Amino acid sequence: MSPKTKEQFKEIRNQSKASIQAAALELFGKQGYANTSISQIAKAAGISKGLMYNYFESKEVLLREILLAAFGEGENLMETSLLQQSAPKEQLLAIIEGTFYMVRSQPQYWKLLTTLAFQPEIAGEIEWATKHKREGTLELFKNILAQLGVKDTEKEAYLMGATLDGILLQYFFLGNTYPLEDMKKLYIERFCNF
Amino acid sequence: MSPKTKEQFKEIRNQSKASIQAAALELFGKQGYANTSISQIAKAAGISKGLMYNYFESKEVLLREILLAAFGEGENLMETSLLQQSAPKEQLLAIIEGTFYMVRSQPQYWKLLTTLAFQPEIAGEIEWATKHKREGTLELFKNILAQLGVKDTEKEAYLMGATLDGILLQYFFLGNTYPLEDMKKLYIERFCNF
DNA sequence: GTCTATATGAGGATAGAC
DNA sequence: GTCTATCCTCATATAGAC
Repeated sequence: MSPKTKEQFKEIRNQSKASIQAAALELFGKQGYANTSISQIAKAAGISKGLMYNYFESKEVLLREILLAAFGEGENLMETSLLQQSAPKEQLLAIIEGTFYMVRSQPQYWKLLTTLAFQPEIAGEIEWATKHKREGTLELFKNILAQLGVKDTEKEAYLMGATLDGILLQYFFLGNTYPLEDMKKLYIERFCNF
Repeated sequence: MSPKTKEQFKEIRNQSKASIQAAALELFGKQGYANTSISQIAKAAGISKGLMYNYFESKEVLLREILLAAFGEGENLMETSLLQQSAPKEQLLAIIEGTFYMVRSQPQYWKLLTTLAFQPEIAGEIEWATKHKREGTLELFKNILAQLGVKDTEKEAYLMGATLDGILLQYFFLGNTYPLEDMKKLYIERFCNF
């Protein structure tokens, strides 16, 4: 027998978890959470249905862990790119570029989060998170806009947020035929002309 | 026995159908389609579960009939308000006012359509409709913008559509605390300044 | 750690009495 | 037209062998 250390076991376990999460993320994003069965996930991950429950105690927990990972990545990326800028206009640009980058590079996460936000039955799971994120971005916008001398920061922040969301949703629906890069430019041109 | 005419029967039947549809619309909008059971609908409509199937042969058909009604109303409203205008700018304003009005006056329909659009499992049902509507509005925008002398009508139409959608989604998420009327004004001010 | 087989429950849909 | 009782499918979750 080849004796294995605790670390090695842990490593194997983590890899298995990761591959299940990856498969689930893909399927959740494509078909939605409710319409994706454990069987499908297990099949996609190349394991048996029962084994799933050695790694995640329920489908809901699986979802939560995927979401936590997604949020973590997002927060990280945003914070680091924000810290590199101090001038308000550059901060604003950093937020925008960061958002577009995130959506482009991790479309599955983005799709999953979006579909979930519109599924009231699941919303409870991620309500705190989306709400927190939404309000956080809005506050950030308001803050920066105030520094840039904008008068009605509340409404202006809403408008900027609305357009940003709208563009990303169009990308969501239209896929790669959508001129995302051009729209980013147009957005910056139209909303960041300070 | 009180003899009833065919018309009277039909009338009773239509009223029953309507009350079921109303209950279902309410619940679908609040909880989502997948997470609303036939039992719940029947209870809300004050009838038994089994009776549902005398009026709608399946849950899916029930959904479809609700959607068809919603689309019909929407199309109607939009077309009549469009026909009253001929100048491009007034047409543009009519579309915008019409959209806001529709969302304000029939929030349940709007919520249902929105949640469904983001549920891949159901999307097939209404894909044709949403796609058609989406493209139609976009074409309309492009057309009007061209008449108004805008250069890149494609991107501009996307931007206008994105912002409009985004505002309505914020309303969707924030509810009555959201300053919808003010945002409408701001939107018109910012995008219809021709 | 991994599998197969099974328990359990929910929800859509049907049958048949009234 | 309306109800109650029942069927059936499917998906989550568990048990137990290997």
